[in-house]
Amino acid sequence: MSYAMDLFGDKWSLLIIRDIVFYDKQFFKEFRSSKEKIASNILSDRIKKLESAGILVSEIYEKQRSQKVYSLTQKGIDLVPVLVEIMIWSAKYDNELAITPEFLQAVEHDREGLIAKIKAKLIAGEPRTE
Amino acid sequence: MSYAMDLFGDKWSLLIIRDIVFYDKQFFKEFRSSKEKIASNILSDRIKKLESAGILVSEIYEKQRSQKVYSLTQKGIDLVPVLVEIMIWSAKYDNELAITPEFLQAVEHDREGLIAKIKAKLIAGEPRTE
DNA sequence: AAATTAACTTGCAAAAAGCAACTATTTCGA
DNA sequence: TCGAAATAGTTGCTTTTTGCAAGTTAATTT
Repeated sequence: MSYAMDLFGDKWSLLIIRDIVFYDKQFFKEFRSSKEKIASNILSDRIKKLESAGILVSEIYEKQRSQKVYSLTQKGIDLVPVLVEIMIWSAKYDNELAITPEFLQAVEHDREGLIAKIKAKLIAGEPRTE
Repeated sequence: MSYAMDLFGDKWSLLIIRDIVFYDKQFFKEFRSSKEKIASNILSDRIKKLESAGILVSEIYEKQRSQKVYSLTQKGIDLVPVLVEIMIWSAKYDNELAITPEFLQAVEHDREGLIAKIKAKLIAGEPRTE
């Protein structure tokens, strides 16, 4: 488990992954705009570390070549169950968290199905459907 | 989710909780002796933070009043599913991790049952059975 | 009563985080 | 086509956190 902690055992790494998984984010500027206000040098550093850990990949965004599209590898996608459990725990103990009752109900009713559904959306490089 | 990250989003906090959950540890010196070699001031600090977050509680160990027994609150116990998912992920990607095949099989076969079993062992203040 | 053991605390050097400003590309618009 | 804007970083600097070694306090143990 200390392997896992070395790779994403810090405040920011999991938040970046959360942004990809739950908020559909793909771009540097999108990660910057999340409410936790990550500094650009830290974001840059974490992206680098997550990439070299094989959790994240980037590619140039052809429609706008000054940007990069970030997506999760399979190794990253396999973190979804971890995120889901953290969400469930947070839903129970964080009064600030605006988690949808639908999400909670979906988890309770069919955890595996929900995870499969979230994962399906995350196939690396797949363009976002909006 | 940033609530969760603020409380245990660092390398050491989850390792302490892991030690309690999976290695049955209860004492300061036991946490110190884990292979990751946490420094005593950091351990002290993390215990304090986890206690004020309501995840951990301590009580004086009556058999030896210079020691404290640490155990998880319900809030801490509810992190077990998170730990289990991290274990599963680590089992897949960390070649160093000596996870027992029994554990993996138990998770696959009956995840809820395994979690319930682990949780049952963790009732706060319950003395360790050895 | 002296020596041990446990749980911290303190002091200090090194590493990491956070902030603001800067740079290199790419694109967009006059 | 040239200048402005936007994006993904980098740089420099200060503050905070970590990590290590040694010290302290209180409870056993001998």
